[in-house]
Amino acid sequence: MALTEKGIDPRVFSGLSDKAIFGVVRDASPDGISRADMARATGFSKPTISAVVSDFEEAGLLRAAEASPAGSIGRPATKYKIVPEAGFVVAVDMGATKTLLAVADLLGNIVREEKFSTGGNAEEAIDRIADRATAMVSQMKGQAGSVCIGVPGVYQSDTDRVEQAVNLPGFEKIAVKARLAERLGIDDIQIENDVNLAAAAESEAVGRSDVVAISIGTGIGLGIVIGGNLYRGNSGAAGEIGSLWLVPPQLNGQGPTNVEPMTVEDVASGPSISNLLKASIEDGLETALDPDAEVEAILAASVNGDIAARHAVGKAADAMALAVAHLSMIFDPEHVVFGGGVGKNPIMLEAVRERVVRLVPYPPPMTASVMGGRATLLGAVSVALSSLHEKLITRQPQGVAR
Amino acid sequence: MALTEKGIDPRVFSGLSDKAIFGVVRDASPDGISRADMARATGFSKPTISAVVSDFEEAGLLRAAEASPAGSIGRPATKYKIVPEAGFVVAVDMGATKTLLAVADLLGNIVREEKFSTGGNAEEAIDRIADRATAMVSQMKGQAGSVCIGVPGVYQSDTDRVEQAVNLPGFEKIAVKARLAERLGIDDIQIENDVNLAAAAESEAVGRSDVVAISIGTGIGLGIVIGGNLYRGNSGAAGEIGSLWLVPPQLNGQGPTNVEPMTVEDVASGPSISNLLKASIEDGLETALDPDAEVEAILAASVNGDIAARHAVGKAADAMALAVAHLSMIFDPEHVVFGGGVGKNPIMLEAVRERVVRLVPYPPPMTASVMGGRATLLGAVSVALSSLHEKLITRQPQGVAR
DNA sequence: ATTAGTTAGTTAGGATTACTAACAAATAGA
DNA sequence: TCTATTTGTTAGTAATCCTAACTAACTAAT
Repeated sequence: MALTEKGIDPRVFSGLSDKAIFGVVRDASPDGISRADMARATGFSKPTISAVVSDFEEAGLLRAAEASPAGSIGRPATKYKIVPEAGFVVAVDMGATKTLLAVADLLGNIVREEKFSTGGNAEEAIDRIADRATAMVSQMKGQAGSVCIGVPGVYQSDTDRVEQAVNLPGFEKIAVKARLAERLGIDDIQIENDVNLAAAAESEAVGRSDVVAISIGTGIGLGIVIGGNLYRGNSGAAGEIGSLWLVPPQLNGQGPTNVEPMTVEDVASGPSISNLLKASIEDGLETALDPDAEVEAILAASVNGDIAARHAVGKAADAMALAVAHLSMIFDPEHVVFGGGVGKNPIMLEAVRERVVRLVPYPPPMTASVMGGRATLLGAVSVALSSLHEKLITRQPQGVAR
Repeated sequence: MALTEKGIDPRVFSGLSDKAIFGVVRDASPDGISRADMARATGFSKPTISAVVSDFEEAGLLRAAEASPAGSIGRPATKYKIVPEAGFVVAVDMGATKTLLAVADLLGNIVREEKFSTGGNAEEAIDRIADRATAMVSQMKGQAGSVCIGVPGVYQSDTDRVEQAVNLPGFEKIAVKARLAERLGIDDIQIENDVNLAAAAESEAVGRSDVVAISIGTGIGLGIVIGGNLYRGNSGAAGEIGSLWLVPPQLNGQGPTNVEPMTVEDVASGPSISNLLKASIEDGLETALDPDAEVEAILAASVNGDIAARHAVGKAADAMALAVAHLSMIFDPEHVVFGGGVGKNPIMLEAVRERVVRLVPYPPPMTASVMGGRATLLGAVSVALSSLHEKLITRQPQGVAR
């Protein structure tokens, strides 16, 4: 129950007002917000608000907006806004094949963006990110930086390694954060699973605090937001929805023994759908499709009467629906968002939705991601931003040297 | 972002020190704790501690222990303890057939306990609880009371109704809290699902903050504790593990159509195991058991070579293992506790554990409940206690009338 | 027995935070 | 111009919790 480290002032409160006040300014309309309104929104008194705002103004975090035509009765308010260029963040979505890199200002506006191929192995990929980011960072003049990187694996902070990144060989051998910190000259670096970041972004987008985001693409991933915070599980391995068993391995020697064990990912991922189509064609089902057709084409054909396609998509949707059903029964989320190349496809979504409602008494609302493949990047911006806000708002203990 | 209601002092801080200090006293050894140790544990300065402790002493919440032989060097400390009789709580575990009712003191020691049959319908049952509790409460002289009731259903606070309590007819028609509040003359009443309370108790017992508790008895339930707090899900329906599909209903008309849909509860609950045994015997499997044997006898026989019993238990364990596997892959809990008549049986636990390790790469630690059917009651004590502590510690705004 | 060392707890004074009450400023509308 | 209304400031005060320096009570070594 130790509130503080030895010797540090334990006034937990200190800075709470700053946080609350900055918070309402951040969430206010782009026009800004008057101090009187801040007082009403936070409950702090007007003198307190004025004092804090003037400190923020001195620190360059807030600025008064140009006087706008009054219109309403009473003394016209001076509205304050966040100064966008007072700080910046670097956000990265490191995919298996391509990497997105963005620089955003204090308001979260993306001011620079790049896209490049991720490169063969993890070491090269990290170094390339460091190089590009350094170039961008050197052009910025903000007060401080914060970096968040989405990776296709599980980051273990104790060892500073990314594990289970099957598509990026060598990732488990690099001290990711240390390496980046050194090259970027920035300490505040957060590394997070890509689907988790997507979930964070989706949660903000739908304005709910208990949200799961399912990504269906090359693989299947699940990000969980509980009470507005990312839930990572005990060992960072929560959300392994792709590993759920559709056909569990034989456990006791009973029952038919000639059935292969099968997981959700074996059936519902992008590549699996392609394979299912090939198998259906080999089984003699009718189709107008090439056996090597793109997943998108298969999905489209499935609603246009193509028998083999319908069979393949049906199997995948069955599996996903079962996974979503189990997830709902265990978790009871407010909202389920589907993302990834396959997941956000409306045909897939509708096929899954239609099945889920038959499996769960109270199915959650299910929607497709509206972020067009940028959910992870936007999540990274958001995570880095909160960290930067925190940092900018925190006052250095002044006066006494320690 | 409104911190407070209009007009209320927004000093969120107020009382934070009280909370922290009371907390370390509560968690201290039964001998008590000195003010110097409190200062070290909380980080507050000695004068602050002294002031708060003397307020608590005046309020009758803390008392100095008799001076103990010094032993160590330096001025001997005055140790302070919580005054157990300064307050009390009522905890209830309302089961389908029997109800446990306990009164506990400020330290959580159960000072009175009763057990009686729950009674035919919910209305009678609630009234009986109210009567018994009133009798007990009238004998107590503590400062304030807090009540927590575990119910075999889902409590919806907005409607003040308990839903899905299949074993207690009429429950969905009573305004539970209102009715109890009126009869008991106590406002602070919390109603919570029984398995959730058990999970809270188990989480405290194993000292972990991400814990799931599975109860296997007449039905199957799951309580989830995340970050030390109960997780109820969006509509209070999280943890419906018994409804997970083993054999989902046919979704698209493909595949064999003569298979009945089946859930975990259809196979792994106590009654289901009995049914499985009967079915095995009808199928001609050898057994030394009566077809109406108790579940406990079936479990015992299953490890003594009884073929029909082994078959029945194996099927149940397969189902539970799959449920736990899915749970682990989605949730990644620190610990899984098994309770309930069937769940806490070591034979069942071992059968499940053995299967789970073959289904999940990183299986969570699984243990049997050590609370012997009192997990829900203890969870209720704990929940009511936190509420009472909170209430006792909160200082009334003094001076100005409002 | 005296003294030094150690730990517990108190007293006095001060810093910080944020309040209330009263007032000043700036506007719309009568 | 005057009034109502809203914004923002000034002055004084209350609450919380700190540091520094003290007193208190003990053990252990001389």
